[in-house]
Amino acid sequence: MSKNIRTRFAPSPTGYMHVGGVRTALFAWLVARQNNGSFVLRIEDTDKEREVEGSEKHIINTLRSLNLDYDEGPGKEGPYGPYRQSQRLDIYREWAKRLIKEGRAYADPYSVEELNNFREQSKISKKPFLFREHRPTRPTEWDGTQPLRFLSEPKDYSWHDEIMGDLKSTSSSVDDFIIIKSDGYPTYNFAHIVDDYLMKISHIIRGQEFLASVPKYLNLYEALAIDHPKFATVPFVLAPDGKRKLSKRDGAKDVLEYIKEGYLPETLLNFIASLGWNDGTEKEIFTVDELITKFKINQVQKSGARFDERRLLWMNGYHLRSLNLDDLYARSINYWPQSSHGYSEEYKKNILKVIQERLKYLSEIDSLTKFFFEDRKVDNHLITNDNKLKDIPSESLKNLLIQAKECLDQSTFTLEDITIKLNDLLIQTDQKPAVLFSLIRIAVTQSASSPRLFETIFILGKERTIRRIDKQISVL
RNA sequence: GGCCCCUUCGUCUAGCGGUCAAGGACAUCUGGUUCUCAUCCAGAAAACCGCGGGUUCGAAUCCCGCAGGGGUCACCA
Repeated sequence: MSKNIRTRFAPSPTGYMHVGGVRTALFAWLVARQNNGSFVLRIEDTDKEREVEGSEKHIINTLRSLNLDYDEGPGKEGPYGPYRQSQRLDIYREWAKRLIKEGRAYADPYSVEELNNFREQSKISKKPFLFREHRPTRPTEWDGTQPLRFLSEPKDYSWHDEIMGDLKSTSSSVDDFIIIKSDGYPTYNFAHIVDDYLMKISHIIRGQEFLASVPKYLNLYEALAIDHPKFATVPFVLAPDGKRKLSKRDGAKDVLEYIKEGYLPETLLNFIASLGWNDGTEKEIFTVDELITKFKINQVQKSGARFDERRLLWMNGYHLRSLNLDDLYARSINYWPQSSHGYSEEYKKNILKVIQERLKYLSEIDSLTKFFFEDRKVDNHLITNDNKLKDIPSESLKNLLIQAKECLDQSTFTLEDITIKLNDLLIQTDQKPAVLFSLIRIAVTQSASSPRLFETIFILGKERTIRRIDKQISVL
């Protein structure tokens, strides 16, 4: 049913990936997967100046962490490689020569200064800069040391965009542009067109920043006598503060950081997809499989979406809560406190069971579970800061704890028995749960909040519990 | 400045001529779950659908202006 759907994600290795970049990658991946097609990763490393060491690896790591697997790309050669543009220089040169031969490309004779001069003049006269108004009359033969320019044939265009709908432009949007730089590398404007064609890409799914250039590309496709893939222009993701496009310059976060903090890949994909897309129902939570079957590229919102981290946080908690215990445990491995070393899987799983509902991201495990592994120093502020406890004389508190200790000492320490014993103590001492249980909680966890007290004590075990109550008593 | 894109609660959005005196979710607030935090449940508040015209019996939905926002006009992608 699918007619060889092939999509690609084509980042330049200039750093990490933020939410906006991941979104275009995700959409492209979804289109490929839902059509049983191929998802191609192509590294657009044609700008040596901006290239950042290690970013290709970083980008691949990010995709891998999100389970956005690619079928062809660096490290996964396919029939249309190589998949790094720097390794395809011969190909671009060959295609460029074709254009020269047909009189559709010429050597750019100007220096950078001269060019800037032209631009400044345009600016002064408040007109857009068009290079074609400065075309050399007798271009010299291209010797590879000058930039090579595409000779455009300006005209009006109308085309369809899967997301933006029907678009049109006038001839003023078509201009001569550089296709091969003087360093021998092609520009994006040229390389991506050649590559998408040779790699049989069916859908170009890319960010909005390229929308204004489409007419130029259309002109180039014509000159090359090739069909263009379908276009799908994804609107920007906006920074949380407002109207700006999310960008690295403004400190957009590396998505790999979210992963490290313990945001689940399925959360990130669900959340990022929901930035501009939903299935038309009131459904908010989608599994990855549901995303694949339900996603429709032409349902994507045309306007930019703001990135709201609070919603991401909620969604992660939701996905975390819906994990089964074994799965949660498997994912928790790297997030336990140092002091947990040596403790059994069973013990940790028991802990996970009781903290799962309050977990928002995995790196919270450390602070949420520390007291299960280490006896902490008694902190008197916990009592003085507690509204219900602060006015009770410490002699009384001490007494309560002594009684608590005794009754727990007599317990068989099953969860049931702990529950019974502590509830009895409530009656015996005629205390409010808020008083007695808070007090015991503080003694046992050295923390103002914890999972349900009975379960916490049960997990901790008799010895540790008694020891900690003793310690609290000794300072009262 | 030219060209292009966008415009529904604070935020993400539903909505494709009548069932919308605009629905859901996050965030916020209130109450409940005979212990905290969290979860969960119930509820509240929150958008005169950017503005102005038109078309129509009827418009958030169609058309035209305008305004605001964004993008682009690189030997960057």
